[in-house]
Parts: sequence; structure tokens; C-alpha cells
Amino acid sequence: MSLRHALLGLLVDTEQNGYDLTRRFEQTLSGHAWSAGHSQIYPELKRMTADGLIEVVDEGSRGSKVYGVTPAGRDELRRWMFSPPGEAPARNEFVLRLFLLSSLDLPDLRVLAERMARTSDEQATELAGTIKEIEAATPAGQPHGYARFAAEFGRRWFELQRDWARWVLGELDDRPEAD
Amino acid sequence: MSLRHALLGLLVDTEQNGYDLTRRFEQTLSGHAWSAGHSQIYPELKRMTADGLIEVVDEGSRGSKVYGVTPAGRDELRRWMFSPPGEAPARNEFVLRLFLLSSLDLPDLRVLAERMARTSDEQATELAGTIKEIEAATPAGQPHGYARFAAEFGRRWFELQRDWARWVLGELDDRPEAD
DNA sequence: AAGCCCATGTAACTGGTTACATGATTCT
DNA sequence: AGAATCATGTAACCAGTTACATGGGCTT
Repeated sequence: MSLRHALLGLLVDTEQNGYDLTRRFEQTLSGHAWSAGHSQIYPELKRMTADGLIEVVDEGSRGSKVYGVTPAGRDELRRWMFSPPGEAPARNEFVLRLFLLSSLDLPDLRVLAERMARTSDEQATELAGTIKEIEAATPAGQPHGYARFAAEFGRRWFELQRDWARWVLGELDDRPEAD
Repeated sequence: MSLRHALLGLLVDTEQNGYDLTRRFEQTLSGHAWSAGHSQIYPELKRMTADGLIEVVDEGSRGSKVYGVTPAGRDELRRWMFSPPGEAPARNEFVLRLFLLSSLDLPDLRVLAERMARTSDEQATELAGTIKEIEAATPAGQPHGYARFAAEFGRRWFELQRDWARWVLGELDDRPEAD
């Protein structure tokens, strides 16, 4: 049950309500890591409260519940982080498309690989800009946090996509069929 | 519905039965791309047959059904490959753990990042060996297929994990708290 | 007062996993 | 003959998505 641990991780970082968690999910985790909508998050928060992993630490003006992690929740998150990985199978539609590229004929393959390389390069450039902003907003010598680590990962991921697509194009150009 | 397109892609590559498809899923797609068990695959094959995307092209000795892709199936696969990406949200437990690393205290973070770097390096080395085998089994000058492309992607992916984890460790060593 | 964002929830449905069930062939 | 592998299926359950529903507070 990764949703539970994702919520624990976000709440350890910052105490917040279900609405904020929904947006945080969308903004930071949804791209590469995990995804969940509010209709899944609210019931899970209730269950986690019942299980003693989190608790309501404050109530906002319009009846919102601000959650925080209990000691038991911290223990559970740590236990999960150290547990052997690979339990939940990975699902990534983009990677699936990559793996199925060879089901296309050569002209189609070229067009798609070129498109993938282009969009990945754009995304990498965009994230590089975001990273510069983070760096600028962080006083020199200060340690980076969560956001910087995640952004660095994302940048490298998009570069991988771009470079792999270019490598495929290079392989294709070496083929006898190439004109 | 990515399952459907994954099956189409595998069947375009090789006509095969549900049992083979289940193993292929496990071996080639399960790591980074997509995952499905036989209990999901068999009913989907029936539905795809009803929808005219695939058809039974042969029957094996013990009553197995060998499926092949119809022209309509090929069209559907191509349409999907060219359709705008990002419809299905990505889910990757490993990446989720990466993103939640900063919820740990510094000593824990170091231990985990070191472990991640080590196991990723082992996986990258293993895949590099697999690639050499593929290269050796392919006559010189011959084009590479599906397996070579996917393996190259996997290698780069594990290297990304390793390098990112090492980068995080480097960032941590620069911290004032570092001993 | 109207419209937007904040904030929480439930219901119906679809996709995916685990468990149950069965039988044929091949290998030892 | 017994065990392993091939081969297909269904049922019950859990996770995740889409749609429906409601109301408070803030801005213009």
C-alpha cells in the first residue's frame, strides 16, 4: 500500500490537510513516482487516523483538518523505507511505449523517436530552469531539501529519455535500410 | 487501457498464446514498463478477440490458442503509439522512495542512499553483461531489435539511479552536519 | 450577489491482485 | 507413477478513477 507511505512522507515534511496533500501529490509525485486523487486520499487519511499513524493536529477556519504524523507513523514510514523494494510493480506508460517502439515500421519509428527526443529535451531544459530557481532561493552553503533532490532526479530522467531516443536514432541510421 | 496495447505490441512481435504472453510480461515489461498476471491477460485476450483486434491463428497440442494481430489491431496499436502521452499516471515504488528520502534523518539517509547506489550499480553491471550477450548473438552489421533497445534503456535507468544516489551522498557530505 | 477557490465527502465503476480450480503433457 | 511445467479459466477482493454532491470563505 504505497499511497499510505506517500502520505506519511508528505506529512512528515509538512503538516497539512487533505486538500493540500491532493495538490502536493499532483505537483511533486504525480510525474514519476505515484498518483492519487482526493477521493482516494480522504478515506485513506481516515483509515490512517484509525490505525494511529497520523492525527488531527489542528483545525482550519472552514472545518479543514490539519494532519500530523504520530511516532507510530514515523516508525512505519522508516520501516517501509528500509524494507526490500520491488513489491509493487512499476507502471509507466511512457516506458511501455519505448519498449513497444520496435513494433512500428522504420519510418514511423524515426518520427516517434525524434518526437520523444525533442519533448524530453524541452522538459529537461524546463527542469534545469526550475533547479536554478531553487538554487537562487537557497542561501549559499545551506543544505538542499526534498524539492532539490526530486528536481535533480527529474532532470536526469528527462535527459535519459532524450539521450536514449537519440541513441536509437543513431542505431537506425546505421541500418542498411537507411537512405 | 495500456494492458491492451502492451499485448498488441507483444503479439505484433511474435504470435503466441496467453501463457507465453504472461511470461513475456514478467520477463521484459514488468521491471520498468507495465505488469499483468495471467488472470488479467486471459479475459483481456477474449475481449480483444471480440473487438476484432486479435484472432486465434493456431491451436497448440494441448488446446492452447495462439493469437495474432489483425489489421484493425495494428491500426489501433499505431494510433495509440502516436497519441499524446501522459494519460496514465506513472507509478514506481522505487522512485517514490527516492522522493521521500528526505523524510529520514541524516544517518538513515546516508545508509539508504549507499544501499541504493550499490544495488543499482549491480543491476547496471548485470544488464551490461546481458547486452554483451545480445551483441555476441547478433551477426555484425545486423540491425538490433526490441530486446537490445529495451536492455539499453534498462542499463541507462540503473545507471541513473546509481549516479543520482551518489550525487545525493555528495551533497550530504558537503553539509555542515557531516563529520 | 456572483464567481472562484478552499475543503470534504460518497457512489458507481473499472483496473488489477490474490486465491481457487482444473486438466494435459513432458520429464525423471 | 509422481513431479514439474504447460495452459486456461473464474471468483472474491482491493486499489484507483470518474462522477456526483455539498457548503464555507474570499474577492470583485
